Amino acid sequence: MVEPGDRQRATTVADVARRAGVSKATAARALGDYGAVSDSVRERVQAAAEDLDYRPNELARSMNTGRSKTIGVIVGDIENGYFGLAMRGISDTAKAAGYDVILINTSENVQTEIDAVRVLLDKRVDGLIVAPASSFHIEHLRRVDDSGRPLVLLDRRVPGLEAVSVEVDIAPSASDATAALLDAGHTRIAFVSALQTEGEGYSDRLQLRVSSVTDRLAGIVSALRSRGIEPSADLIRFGALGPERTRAITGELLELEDPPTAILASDSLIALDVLRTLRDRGLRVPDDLSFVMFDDFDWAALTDPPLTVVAQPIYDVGVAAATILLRRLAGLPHDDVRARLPATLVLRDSVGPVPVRA
Amino acid sequence: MVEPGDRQRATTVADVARRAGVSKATAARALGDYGAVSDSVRERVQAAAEDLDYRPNELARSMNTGRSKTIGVIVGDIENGYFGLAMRGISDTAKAAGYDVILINTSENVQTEIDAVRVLLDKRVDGLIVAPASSFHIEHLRRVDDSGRPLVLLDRRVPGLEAVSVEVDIAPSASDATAALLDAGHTRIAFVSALQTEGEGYSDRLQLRVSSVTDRLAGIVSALRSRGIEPSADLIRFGALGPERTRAITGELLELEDPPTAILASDSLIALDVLRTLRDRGLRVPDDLSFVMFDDFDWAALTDPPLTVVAQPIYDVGVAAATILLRRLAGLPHDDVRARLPATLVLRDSVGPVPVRA
DNA sequence: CAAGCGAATGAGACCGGTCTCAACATAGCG
DNA sequence: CGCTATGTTGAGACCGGTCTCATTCGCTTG
Repeated sequence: MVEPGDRQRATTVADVARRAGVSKATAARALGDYGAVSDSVRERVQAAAEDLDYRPNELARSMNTGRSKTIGVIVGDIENGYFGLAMRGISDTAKAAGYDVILINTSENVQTEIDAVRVLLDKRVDGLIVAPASSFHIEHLRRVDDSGRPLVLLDRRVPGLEAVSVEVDIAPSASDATAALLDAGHTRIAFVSALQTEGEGYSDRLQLRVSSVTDRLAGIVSALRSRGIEPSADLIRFGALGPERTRAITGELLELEDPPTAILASDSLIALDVLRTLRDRGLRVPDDLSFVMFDDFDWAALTDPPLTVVAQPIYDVGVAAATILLRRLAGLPHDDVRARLPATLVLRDSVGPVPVRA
Repeated sequence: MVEPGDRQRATTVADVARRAGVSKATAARALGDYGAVSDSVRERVQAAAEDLDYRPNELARSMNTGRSKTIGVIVGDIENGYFGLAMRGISDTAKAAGYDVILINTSENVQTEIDAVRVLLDKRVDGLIVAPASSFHIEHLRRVDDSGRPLVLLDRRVPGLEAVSVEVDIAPSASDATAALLDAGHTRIAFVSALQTEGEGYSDRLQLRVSSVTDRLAGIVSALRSRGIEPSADLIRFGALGPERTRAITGELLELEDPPTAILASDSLIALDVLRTLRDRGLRVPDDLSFVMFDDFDWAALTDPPLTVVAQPIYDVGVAAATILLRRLAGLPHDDVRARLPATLVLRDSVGPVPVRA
């Protein structure tokens, strides 16, 4: 049906109407399946549409329905399997409801995130799912609300913003992981995170930009304190932003006068670089150092040694976020303001007893 | 500037024009920065826009420019780190050029892919990047051409379709990997792929749906034949579509009368399940069985043992695909019809000598 | 000083759909 | 048979931008 000539201008309702010998309005009704159309006309129009290979222009449709059947997703890094999986959850859920997804990657950069929100709003997405890079810069998220479009926060909440958030309830598992280390006799327990902070040290007053990291830390600190151990500022490290920084930080930890005997890595990307650094220095896990990673992936069971991890149901987080957003778009009541999915500690072989000092 | 009341209707050029006391046309000129506008008017309009917090409706803009500044990407599985990285390459490149990306996941399902193409075309994306699930069903890809919008194939080419493809030149590395196994003395070399085929066996006449797998196989077969070894149909296996199937296939291979002494896994997802199956059966790599994986990821160097892999520059493939698409969108000449990036064999420790039969 | 030219501006068509409203036909009812 | 209720259709406004065209104005130039 497609002749070589007609690749230029797409056929429109008007074309179909003309061919079917009816008015534009009637053709639109027959095609859009709304209003009342007689059967004979409907068939005629549909045949004409078929002949002309008519496809509606969704842009035009969106423009006066006001809905684009598209949701925007803004994450820090799709390359990270964590967000990859979440994205899959969102995408599967959205597709099932007839929605498409526009994805924007911010590299955890606030300015990029601000631009991303603006662009998606301008593109008239129906709703937004955002893993906010910072709890402090939230004016742009307020804008989303002002625009009347629903916003769901992914993996992280933002205090002071009345938006629904879907998170992993990570603090209890972070406590469990820390407790496991404490049980094995460790007291010098380090935590390495990618988060950028004003300083790099730790204090009780520390305000973190990302709630999911705050929660990890809260869980760790509470477990430590329940055993009478004060968190040590030199063991809680931020700014592991890439391989180089992570390796440098790991090196610094190892060269402390009183180095840690166990390390908790805040995500899998960091874990990989920490482990590489340990291996390069000839340190073995868990003989020389115990290790726990946040996030579980298939490969975590196949490393040497298999890694003890805090497993997060991140696919389900994506599904939940999309589901809530879609419910709001459908005008249904959204029960929660803060959905939290449970994490679990998966014990494998990377935690061992404290090595005797040489 | 945002009053609680105005969340309903967004401000338009007409609003700005009224406030600035000029015509809609003039306001549009001042805002859109085209045509001729006097400085005084421009300032007045811009001030008005600022006051009203004006944001252009990209939908409306797209509708009569005909361009949406959006490209569509269709892949089999974003959850797979392979496509995750490619996506990142595409996304980074697109963003740098002011384009956004709509992502659709097909689960390697042809019908879903057909729908995806239709939806994206209807949404009036400016161009498409597709990793086609099948070389046989390509009418929907032809449609893209007919629509006048550029199409770039990612990772896979489609014979008979005159579209640009960006691929990894994988055959030579597949040969190298096979040669490495042959050098170690292996002759019973298995290949496990996720690809669905009519039968599950192998024959020379076999037509595969995905060129990147065809190429892997071609490289393997040519290396075998150069040593006078005929590929054995029972060692070349398809249909490893999920953990269960992969484990079943691996089990079947191991239970052959004359089982393989080496396995090549067509991608990292399969590799993980093969390795798990081996471990569950108490088989060690490389002592009991040698192993090579296509795709390299950070974790591949940290497994037990570190894996010998065929590393593919998949991020760069994404960048190249997006670059070519953007060039075509800009009306620039597109030199290649088929860009091919080199893969490399990375030797680690998962290949060893053939074990002596017990 | 009149003609000529370019810059600035406004009116309104247009993109491709949706949707309101009025016109008309037919059927049901008193 | 007249009147209204219901169903079907067409004309045209509208969404929010872009863009063409005609008009007006100021300035140069012969």
